Amino acid sequence: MGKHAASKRADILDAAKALLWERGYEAMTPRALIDLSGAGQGSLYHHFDGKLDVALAAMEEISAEETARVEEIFSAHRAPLARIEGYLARERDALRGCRMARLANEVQMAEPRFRAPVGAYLGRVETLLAQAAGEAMAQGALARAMTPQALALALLAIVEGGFVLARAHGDEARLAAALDAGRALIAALKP
Amino acid sequence: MGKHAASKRADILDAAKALLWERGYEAMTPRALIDLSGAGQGSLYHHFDGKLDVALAAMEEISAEETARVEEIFSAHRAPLARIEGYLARERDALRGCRMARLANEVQMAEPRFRAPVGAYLGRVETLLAQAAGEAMAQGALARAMTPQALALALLAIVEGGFVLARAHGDEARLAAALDAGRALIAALKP
DNA sequence: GTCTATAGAAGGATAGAC
DNA sequence: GTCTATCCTTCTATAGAC
Repeated sequence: MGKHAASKRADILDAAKALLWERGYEAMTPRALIDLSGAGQGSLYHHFDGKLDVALAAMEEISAEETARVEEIFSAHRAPLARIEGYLARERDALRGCRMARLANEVQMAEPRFRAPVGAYLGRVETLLAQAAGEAMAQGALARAMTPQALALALLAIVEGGFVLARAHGDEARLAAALDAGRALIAALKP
Repeated sequence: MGKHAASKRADILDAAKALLWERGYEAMTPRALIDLSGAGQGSLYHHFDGKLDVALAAMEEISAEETARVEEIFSAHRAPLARIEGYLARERDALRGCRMARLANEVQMAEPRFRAPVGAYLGRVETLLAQAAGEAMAQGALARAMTPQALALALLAIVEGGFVLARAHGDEARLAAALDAGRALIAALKP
């Protein structure tokens, strides 16, 4: 059961994950995949149908990894507000962008299999945020001036929008400022 | 003075503006530019240095157009809260994305000339939002639970993040929900 | 200024040996 | 499974006629 020892397939997948993050789908070429992975053309097309197939497999893995990471962040804290703050405080590479949402503007988003891993990850974060917000309100730690869903969506959009602003200005401080604005929003809702 | 009658240069520029919006920079090919504009290869390279040069010129125009549009929205209302609400309520094509911020994740963002028009547009929106927020607070229409700058950044990030979420889910209602969350944020700050 | 023709390089995938 | 060699298409740009 499970995976065997490291193969070229895994190497190619790792290369795809790195290239998708740093260049995006369009700029990820089969040539770059074999150069970065050290595999030959043959291995690529033995394990995958083509470039799109490699990308889809890589995105499934990225989505699973990132989802596991946020699950971990949210489970590491008992108090709901601490969970939200833990999410805001997590490490991020502002100038590279969100590993998943970075792909949101690719032409290939029209393809459901391409979109699914991205939507699944973002949907899960939104749900975790909404649950924490709801608990915080139930405990009286947060005012009900906004619904838990609206607060969750606002915070997630602030984070993802913050990535966009940081890249647009070439300044990672823009993401930090957006996260601070998110914290200010939470502070404003404290009774 | 100014521009002469319509030339192939303008046609190519229009094609570039459309292609950048719908496909992004990497997927915008010279071939597509000439097909869409009806110009020949020669015209393209007579008026521009190459693909990057066309894109830069198109982005300058897009940035100017979009900036003019938000200036108009913010000048159309006297009351500061109405200006902010006017910005939130403006027409948007959720599934195509923000005309400017859509390009934030392109590899070419490393090039300052590519980044400048995007940063200029987003910076201007942020400033207009912060001014309106500051005035609203000065008039007592909005509580000072957040600074005007933090509120402006939060709202802009919510809009741009909302575009990302809409595309990621293939559902324009996600942007509408994000905008509603922005409105809820403002409502929560009303005294 | 505009066009068609051309060309080198890269993208994307296949064939077939080991 | 892995590799190298090969192939066709598209990309990006240039040349040169009108």
